[in-house]
Formats: sequence, C-alpha cells, structure tokens
Amino acid sequence: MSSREPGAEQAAGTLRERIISGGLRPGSRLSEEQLSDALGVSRNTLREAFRLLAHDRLVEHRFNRGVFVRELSDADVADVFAVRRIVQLAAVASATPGDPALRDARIACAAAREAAQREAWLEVGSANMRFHTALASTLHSERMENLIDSLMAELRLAFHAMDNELRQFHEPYIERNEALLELLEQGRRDEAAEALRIYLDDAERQLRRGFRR
Amino acid sequence: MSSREPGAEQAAGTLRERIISGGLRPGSRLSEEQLSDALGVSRNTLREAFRLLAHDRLVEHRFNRGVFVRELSDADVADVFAVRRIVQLAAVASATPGDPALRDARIACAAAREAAQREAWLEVGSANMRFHTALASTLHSERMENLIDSLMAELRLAFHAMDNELRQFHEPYIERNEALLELLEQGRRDEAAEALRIYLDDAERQLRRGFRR
DNA sequence: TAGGGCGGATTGTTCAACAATCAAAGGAGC
DNA sequence: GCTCCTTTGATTGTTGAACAATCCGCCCTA
Repeated sequence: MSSREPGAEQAAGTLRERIISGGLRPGSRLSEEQLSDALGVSRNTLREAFRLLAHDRLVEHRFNRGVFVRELSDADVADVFAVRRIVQLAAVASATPGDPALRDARIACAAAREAAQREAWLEVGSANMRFHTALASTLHSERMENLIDSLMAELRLAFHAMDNELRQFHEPYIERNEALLELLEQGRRDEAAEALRIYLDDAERQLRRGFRR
Repeated sequence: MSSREPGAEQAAGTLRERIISGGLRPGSRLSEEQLSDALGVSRNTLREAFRLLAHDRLVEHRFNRGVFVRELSDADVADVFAVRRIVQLAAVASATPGDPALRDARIACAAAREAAQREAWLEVGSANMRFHTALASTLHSERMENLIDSLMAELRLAFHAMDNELRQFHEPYIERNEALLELLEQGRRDEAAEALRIYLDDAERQLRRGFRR
C-alpha cells in the first residue's frame, strides 16, 4: 500500500507524523531544499505535499517566505472550541444508544487506557481525539466528520506547548470520556450534553492557559 | 492587485469563475495541457491552481486520471443540508438584533432584489448565498464562516443542473430571506429558527428533485 | 544610532524530459 | 458474435535544472 502511494502524499504523511509527534515544532520553517533532499522527492513534489498539509491547517504558507509549522494563537484555540461546541453538542443531541459509532468511541476509550498504562501521553491524546471524532460521526455526515478531524489535527499543535504537563492534561479526560460514553449508551442525552459542555469548557481553559506563554 | 497575485491563484480564480458561471460543466475533465496553454501558465502552476479548487470542492482530483469538475450526488446535497441545519440554526439561535453581520445580510438582500430586476438569476443565487454566509457570521467564528462559504460554493454546482428552472428556484427565496432577516432584527429567534428550518427543507427538496435526472 | 541600499539565500515559476498509469482499440481464441 | 487479453496511445506523476522575483540580514553612510 505505502509503496503504491503517490509520492506527494507519502511525503505529506511523514511530515504530518513529524509535526504531530513534535519533531517539527510550531513556528519552524520547512525549507524546500532541505526537506526535498531529506525525503528524497523533488521540490515540486514537496510543494504539493505542503499543499496537502496546508489543507489540514498543520502548516502555514506565507507567500515568498516559505511554509511554517502552524502556531496556534489564543484566538485560534477559542475558535476551534466554538466550533466544537456547536458540532459536538449537536452530535450528542442526536446520538442514539445503538449507534455503531458509539462502539468506535468505546474502542478509542480502551486505546486511551492502554496508552496511559505505557505512559505514552501523546498517544492518549490521539485516542481521546479519536473518541470525539467517533462521537461526531453519530451525525452521519461526511463533511462534519472531516471538519472534526481537521479541528482535532489542529488542536494537536497546541499539545506540544504544554510540554511537561502532558500527563496532567490528558489523563483526567480518559475517565470523563468513558463517563460521557456511558451516558450516551444509556440514552441520557441531556446529562451527556451537560457533561460535554463542561468538558469543553475545561479543555479550552487548560489549553489556553497552558500554551499562553 | 491582480498583476501582483501569484499565478496559481489567478489561474484558480478564472477557473472558479468559469465553473460557477457554467462554462465548465460538472463531470468534464480539465486537461492539464490544454488549460496550461489557454491560461498561459505552466503545468506545475496549473496543478497548484487545481489544488486550490479541490480545496473548495469545486473540482475532484482522481489519481492518474486527472481533475474533473465536481458532480454533486444526491447524497452530497443531503450532506450539505445536514451541515447547514446544524450550523445555520446555531447561528440563528445566537444572533442578536444589533449584530453588524445582519447589516451585511440586509445588503445581500438588496443585491438579490436588484439582480432579480435584471433577471440575472445566477446572480440572485449568489446574493442569496451571501445572505446565508452573512447570517452564519453571527457566530463570529472564522472556521464556521469558511465552512459555510465552502458549502455555498459547492451548492452552486447543483444550480446548473436546474437548467431553465433557475428563476423558479431562486426568486421565491428573496422574500423569504427578507422575512427571516426581519424576524432576526426584531429578536424573535424562535420564529426565525422555524422559518429557517422550513426554508432549508424546501430548498433541499427542490434541489434534490431538480438535479436528480 | 537611524536609515538606506547591497548581496546572499530562498521561494515562485517555467521548461523539457522521462516514468507510471489508465482507457480505449484491436486481435486471438472459443 | 462474444469474451478476454494484449498492445498502444494519450495523459498524468515526478524529476532536475534553470532563471526571475522577493525577502532578510548585513554593511555602509550620515
């Protein structure tokens, strides 16, 4: 599969990993010459990869200056959470107990627990986000899923600004996600909505406090 | 301004116009060789332009096959309206009478009336969409505005499938938009929400019936 | 120290070529 | 006549080199 992938997407994939894993930090410039060399692709192909990453908002293209790993501003985080409130609350309001998407959410919860045991906090974060993506898929809208995916990818950029506090940030949400899921599986939508609302408030506050510095 | 624009964006702009105006019909393939020649840019630059259009979902890129003007399926239209219901109803619920965004909406209404007098129905459609974009901007979220913008651009692809019925489709909504705006300016949110709900149901039904053929 | 211009480095764009891939045309076998 | 396979032509994917345009930091000047 991976050998059959177009070069541009493959390059974009490895860059995406490096950004998410923190190897490439927000604000750093991605030199075309350097990277095309390192990734073994031509400059033109690398540029195409950049466009794919820009589409995910992981990278920012400034004309005649190059592409930079995106740096989230306080306003960005606030905006992301504003969207999350609208979309995810709508999802919770429409989720029915039998929905197969809830099983995916359950799987994500298990993955988060497992990663927590290994103290792999970035993976815990990823699993928690898959949880929310799964919740959003109860809307059964392709575009809404894409939107949430994009928002989650964007939020990861803010994770790295929390440095040593990764554990404190991610760990508590494992249980809260499970509790939220429990409510949804029991069809207690109003309580789930309230739990989600509090969840989002807390996460936004922590993230904005954490990386404002 | 236009002479200072990067070549790729300029090319994307003229292609966007041709697609929206109907010169390039959904389903048709955009040949790299032909278009790079016609637009006076190299293949590489044209490819960059394609990426920009693909980002707006106006164009679809199939690997090793080329790029095609997007063709909306019935499911696509349904999905777009599912998103609109969530986002736009949230916008109406949070809109306050004094919001400057409502003035933009008023301007869009006027533009629609003016275009209707000239029987420029495609322009009426554009103005109606600007109306909804303006409404969505009461959410004061950059990402939400982008989302609605993108959905509206996408919907234009479906307009052309309505052929001769453009007038019947667009004209009635001029008044309905004005009525909706009136309710919002008076702070009667619940009534506005109900009006919008009916509006979206009607528009979806017409659009899906109109182009399924 | 402030301001202006010079030069190096990087991006933006073009061009020509080749490899990889697909879709349609044509032929072999039944 | 039909199906399946191969071939072929056209188109995209990718490369590398070249040049123009632009920006940034440096040095020079006042």
